[in-house]
Amino acid sequence: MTKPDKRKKPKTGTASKRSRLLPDEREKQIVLEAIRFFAEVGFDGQTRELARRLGITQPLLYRYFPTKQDLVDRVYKEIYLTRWNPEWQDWIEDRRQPVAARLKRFYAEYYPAIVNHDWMRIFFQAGMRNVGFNQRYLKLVRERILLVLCAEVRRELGLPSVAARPVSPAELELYWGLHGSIVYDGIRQYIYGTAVPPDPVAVTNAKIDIFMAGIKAAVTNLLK
Amino acid sequence: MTKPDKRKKPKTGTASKRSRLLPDEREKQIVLEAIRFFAEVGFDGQTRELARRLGITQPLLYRYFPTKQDLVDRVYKEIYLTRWNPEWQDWIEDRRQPVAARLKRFYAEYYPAIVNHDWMRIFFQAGMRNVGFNQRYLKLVRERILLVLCAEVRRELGLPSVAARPVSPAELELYWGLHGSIVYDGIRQYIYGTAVPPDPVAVTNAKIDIFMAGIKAAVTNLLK
DNA sequence: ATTCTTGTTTATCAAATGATAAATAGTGTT
DNA sequence: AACACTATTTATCATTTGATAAACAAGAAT
Repeated sequence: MTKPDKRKKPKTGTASKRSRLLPDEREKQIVLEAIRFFAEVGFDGQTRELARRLGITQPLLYRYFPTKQDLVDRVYKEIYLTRWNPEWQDWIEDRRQPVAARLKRFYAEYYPAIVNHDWMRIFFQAGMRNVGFNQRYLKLVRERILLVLCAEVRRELGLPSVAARPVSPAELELYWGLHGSIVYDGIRQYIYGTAVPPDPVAVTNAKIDIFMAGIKAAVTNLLK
Repeated sequence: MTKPDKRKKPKTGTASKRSRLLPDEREKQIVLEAIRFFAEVGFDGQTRELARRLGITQPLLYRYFPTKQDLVDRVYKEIYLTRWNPEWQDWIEDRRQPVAARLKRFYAEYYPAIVNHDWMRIFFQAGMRNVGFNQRYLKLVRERILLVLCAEVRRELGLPSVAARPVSPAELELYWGLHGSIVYDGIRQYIYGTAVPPDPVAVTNAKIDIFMAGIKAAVTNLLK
């Protein structure tokens, strides 16, 4: 194959300067690039390619993360911790405004938090593996948002309270339907690679209005 | 590591019998197992592991598929060709029954066609790569189902025809919302690994009813 | 029974890839 | 200016993994 001397390259070219960052800075830099990198190519992406994008050598990664898996775990953690606002639950429960308005407020902030390249793709990369990352996150959505929403909708529409008539799996499923109708945008964009919707906020609000128009009859039917 | 002689294993054990199938049979067998295998572990799954599951040796795969990529492409093709019923478009256009009933009929058949382990996971594995597989499939959904549906809904509700007032991206987006609210079930089940809904047909029908309850106002608003 | 065809296995390669040890060099301290 | 510390690179390993060539053997043809 005629590769006489691969070693001993004079390195008189560009990347000759060592940068020598503080460990905390370097680590953060690695994590941020790793998120982008793994989001793009998947967790099977090579450490050498990641290092190249960082402008460092591959063994340096192992100074900061003992194994590749440690780096992957760190990426999960970073994504998970950064993008959930605990106040969201309060917004859903804020009875000073109608449920539709609360939902619009919530999704106006939730949508950009998760409908973006890195979050969507890391989340689905996780799903293709067997880690419990997705389950943990969806548990948040279910318990902090959707179940709370069930109760608020029942109340606003004058239906039996969830204390009197517990939320059935089928009823909850309708709320997952609302959620899915909205986040499916992100899946189409960043997983399937289709064109983006023109005005996400307006479209999302319209979906919320459609949902609210039909939810009373649907829940009433389930409570019969 | 003390692995003195890895070769020359007597093979007096179980898998000693050569099966020798007809080429067509073997190829079909490989493709079917490859679908399950790649759906489960992703397209980075190893050919050796796939061969092991098939009970054949790894080089035999290369007798039937010159490269791994050829096998992967075949898996795409198989999944793509098998699971689309051309009659579906006719169902949506079948004016002998109301649109809601047509939708329920369609999704009763569409749902099980795609909400299953193999289809969902292959489809998302494809999405994590850069192949045009997903775009091609979504194009089918958009043109053969959703755009047709737009026109039928307009007609049934006495709104301006799509000829008079073309479907805007925002309007189409609402129909993607319906679609997403239904198939999101499959994503939660097979990508995120959460529990299955109790009665998919009933839940899907309820989602359709909710959608139909709100779509008129939403479209009217967009046409203003 | 012998021969022939070809489906299948055995043995093996080359490149890719996660990981490690030792050498190098940037930065602050004395 | 000499030294110490350590962030970074160089060199290298071991395993994994897609792929190939040659040997083997099941079943049909003679």
